[in-house]
Amino acid sequence: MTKLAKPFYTRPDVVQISRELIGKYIFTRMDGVLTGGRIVETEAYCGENDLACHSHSGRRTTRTEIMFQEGGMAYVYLIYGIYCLFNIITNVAEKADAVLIRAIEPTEGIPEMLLRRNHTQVTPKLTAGPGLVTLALGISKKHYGTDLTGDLIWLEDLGELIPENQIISSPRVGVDYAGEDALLPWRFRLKNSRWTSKAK
DNA sequence: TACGCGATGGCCT
DNA sequence: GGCCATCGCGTAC
Repeated sequence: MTKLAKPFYTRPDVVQISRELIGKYIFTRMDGVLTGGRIVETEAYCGENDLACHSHSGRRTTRTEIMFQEGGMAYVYLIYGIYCLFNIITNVAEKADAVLIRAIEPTEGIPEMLLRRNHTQVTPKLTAGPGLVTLALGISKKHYGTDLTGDLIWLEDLGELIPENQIISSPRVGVDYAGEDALLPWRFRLKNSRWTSKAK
């Protein structure tokens, strides 16, 4: 089986995990319908010493509570009153690290994803952006806390090896409020992929 | 192509 | 009450 298991998520280096997730696949099976694709863009958020992270310096609230649990679960939250963003909790309990999935290359269940996005053509607009990924995959706030080793939302390693020099790292999107931490190069993208988001 | 901006709700001060 | 880990539409060239 190629499904990523618990030990993948419970490692301590969220930046490394974020980089490794490029080239992995994410799948959902909502009401029996399989959809998914190859991950081409991620961002790492570290609970310790990262002002851009919702759970930084022990900020433990109703919203962030799940981040303090053991890695391998979903952190989904609402942004701008409209969009849900999907994050993967990593690390051991009490550490509160997470990886945001920002873009995927659609491979599975494309007709269903087109329906969910109200699109007729398959273009990067389908899944290039964190709010668009959740729409296409059918992920919403009710998936907060979902176990990613289960059969609703999961990740797979299909054996593709992405060379280190094919991964671009740069500052994260939309975190200017985080001061110096906004400069951390914790956004990872697959080089030459047309499926990544355009935002700087 | 490149912007400006409104939508919309929950979180946190 | 201000601020978001965003997106898509409109206007202007």
